[in-house]
Amino acid sequence: MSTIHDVAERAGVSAMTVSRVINRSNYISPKTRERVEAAIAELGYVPNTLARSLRLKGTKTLALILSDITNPFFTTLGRGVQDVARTAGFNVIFCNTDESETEQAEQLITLVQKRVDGVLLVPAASSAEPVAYLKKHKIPVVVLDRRVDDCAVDSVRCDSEAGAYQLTRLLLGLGHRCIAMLSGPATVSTAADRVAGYRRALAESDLGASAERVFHGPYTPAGGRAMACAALAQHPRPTAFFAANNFIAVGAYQALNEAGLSVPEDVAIVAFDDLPLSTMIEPVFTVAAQPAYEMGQRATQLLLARLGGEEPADCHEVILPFEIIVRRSSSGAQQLANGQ
Amino acid sequence: MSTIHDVAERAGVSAMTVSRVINRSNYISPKTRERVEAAIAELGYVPNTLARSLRLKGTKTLALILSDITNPFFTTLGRGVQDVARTAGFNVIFCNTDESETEQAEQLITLVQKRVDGVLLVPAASSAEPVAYLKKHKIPVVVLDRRVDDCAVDSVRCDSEAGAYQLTRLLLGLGHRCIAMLSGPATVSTAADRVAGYRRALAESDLGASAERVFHGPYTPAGGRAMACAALAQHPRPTAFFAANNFIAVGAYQALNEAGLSVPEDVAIVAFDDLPLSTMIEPVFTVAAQPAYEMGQRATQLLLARLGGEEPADCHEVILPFEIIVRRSSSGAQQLANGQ
DNA sequence: CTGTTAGCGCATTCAA
DNA sequence: TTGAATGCGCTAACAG
Repeated sequence: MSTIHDVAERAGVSAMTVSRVINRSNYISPKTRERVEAAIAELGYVPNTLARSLRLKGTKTLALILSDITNPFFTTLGRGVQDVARTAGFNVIFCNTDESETEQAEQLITLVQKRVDGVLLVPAASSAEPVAYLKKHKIPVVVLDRRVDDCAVDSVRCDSEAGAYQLTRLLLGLGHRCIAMLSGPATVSTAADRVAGYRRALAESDLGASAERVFHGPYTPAGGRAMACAALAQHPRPTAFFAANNFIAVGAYQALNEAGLSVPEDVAIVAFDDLPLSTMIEPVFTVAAQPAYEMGQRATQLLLARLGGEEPADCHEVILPFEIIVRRSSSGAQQLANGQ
Repeated sequence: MSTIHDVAERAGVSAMTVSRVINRSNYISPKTRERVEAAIAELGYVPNTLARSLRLKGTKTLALILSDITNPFFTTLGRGVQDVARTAGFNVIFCNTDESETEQAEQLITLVQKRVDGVLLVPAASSAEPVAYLKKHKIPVVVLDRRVDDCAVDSVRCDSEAGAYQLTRLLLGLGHRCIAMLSGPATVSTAADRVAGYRRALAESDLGASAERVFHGPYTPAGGRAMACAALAQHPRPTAFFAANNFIAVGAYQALNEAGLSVPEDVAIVAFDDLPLSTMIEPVFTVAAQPAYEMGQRATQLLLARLGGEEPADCHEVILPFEIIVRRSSSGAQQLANGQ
C-alpha cells in the first residue's frame, strides 16, 4: 500500500507538498497540485488515518454505544447521530452492549484504546462509572435516553415519569381499575421512571398504592411475553397493560393472543416508544412516542460543541417532549366488563 | 493522556519493558512485571491502538458492511460475525449502506483509510467494483448473502433460486393459479435469483410464463406495501403472494389487511427470511428461513483464514442450506375460491 | 531478562 | 510556494 512518500517521489515533490494537497492547503501552485493529484490517482493512494490521527491527536471519530442495536428506537436515534456527525466530518462507530454493564465496560476500553474523540452513551445501567471512566481519559461524553447517577454530564432524554403518568391517567380515565405495569430492568432509569409515573397516577386516583401491579424484566419481546403471562395469572386479571417500551409491548401482545385475549376487544395495551412501520401490524398501539431521531441529533450537537472547546462548568440537560398518540389498542369499552 | 514512556518512567524501566508487559511477553521477571502493572494502574494508562497499528501494520479490526442495519436478518448475521471475530481477538465495525452503492463506496474509502484488516460485505448491488477496490488495496473480503458478478472472491450465501422454487411449488401444490412475486431491487442478486426460482416453478407447471406476476421494489415494508397494492389492482387478483424478504412480507401483509383481506383466510403469503420474535405477530408466515447467524460465522471464518495467510488461487463459495417452514399463512383452503 | 535503536505514515514548525 | 527536520506512541530487531 503506497504512502505519502511514494506519491511525493512520483510527483517529484516532497512529502510535505503532498500532505498540503491532501489537506487542501491553499499554499500550493496549481501546477504542482495537478501533478500531485495525478500521482495520487495513478498510485491509488489512500491516506493512512492511523498515522494522521496519531500525529494530530484526534481521530474525527465518535462512538455511539447502544443498549440494543436491534431495537428500531435506537437505530432511528443512530441515524440522527450519524447525520449530524457526518455533516461535521466525523465518523461514527456503533457499539452494542445488549444491556450488559460488563459488555459496556469492555467496549469503553476498546474505544479509549482507539482514541475516539467523543462518546454518545445509552447507559446499560444508572451507574456513573462509565461516565467517570471517560472523563478520566478526557473523552467528552453525552448520555442519551437514560439518566445516570452522576449529574455533571451532558444528557438528552425524554421525561419518562411524565409520559408514564399521562398514559396511566389515560387508562384510568377509560375506567380501568387493574393496570399491569410491564417495565424494563430495575437498574435502568427509564424503567424506574416509568414505574414512578405509573405509581403517581395510581396514587392520585381513588385506587391508591394497593392497586399497583409492577413487573420487571428485560426490554425484549421475550421479557414482555413473560411478564404478561405472570400478570395474567394474577387475580383479578388486569384489564389493561402498560408496556414500558416497544419490544415489551410486542411480547405482551403475543402472550395475550396466545391466552385467547384480543386487543383491544378484551384488554387494552399502551406503551412507551412508537413502533416503526416494520412491526406495526394490527393492532395499533396507543403510545408515548419519543423523538428518537431528534434525540440523536441533539446529543451529537452537544458533543460536537464540547469538542469545539466549549467548557462551561455546568452541564446541559436536554429534556425533549414526547407525544401521546392514542390509537385503537386502548379503545375497547368492553374491556372492563371482561375483567374478573 | 499518559503514554508508554510515562509508565516506564514511573516504574523505573524502559518503554520496551512496559510494552512487553502489555503484550504478555514471557521474558519478564515477576518483580518487574508487578512494578509495571502497578504503574499502569496508578496512571490509568491505556495503550494507544493507533500507534500500535501503525507500527504493526495491522488493526485487528474487521468491517461488516450491511445493506440494512434495521433488518433483523442482518443484525442476527452480525452477531455471528461478532462472536467469531471476538474469539479471534478482532473488533468489528458495523457499517450501513441502506442499499446505496454511493454510500457503500464512501464507506469503503473510510475503511481503507482506517486500514481495517478485512471486510465482510453484503453488497448493495451485483457490481464487482467494491470487491476490486478492496483487492487493489490488498484487503481481504468475503461477500455475504448476495452474489457479485466477479467470481474470484470468497462468499457465503443460501441458494435463493432453489428456495424460491420450493416456495412457489408449495403454493402451486395448494392449487394457487395466480401468484404475485413481490421482489427486491432488480440489481440485487437475491431479488433476481428469487424471481428466477419463481419463474422456473411456473414454467414447469401447466401455467407457463404467462402466469408470471413479478414486481420489483425496495426490500422494505413500504416497498412490500406498494407492490402488494399494485398486485391487488390487477385482474385476476392474485390468491397468493410471494415476498422476497421479511420486510416486504410485513408491508404486504399490511396492505392486504387494509384492503380488507385476511391472511390466511382470503389470501396466502410465503416469504424469504424468517421474522424474529419481535415482529412475529399474527399470522405466522410460511418461509424459507436462512441460517443468518451461521452465515455470519462462516463468512468470518473464511475471512480469518485469509488473514492467517491462506492463499489458494481458487476461492471458497459456501452455499448454506435454507429451511422451508410451513405455517398458517399458506394454509387457507378457501383462498382459491376467493380469487376472481 | 532488559535496554537501545530505528521507523511505521503523517503533519507541525521553522527555514528557504 | 516548497522542503527538511522532528516527533506523535508504539514495537521489531538486535544488543547486552
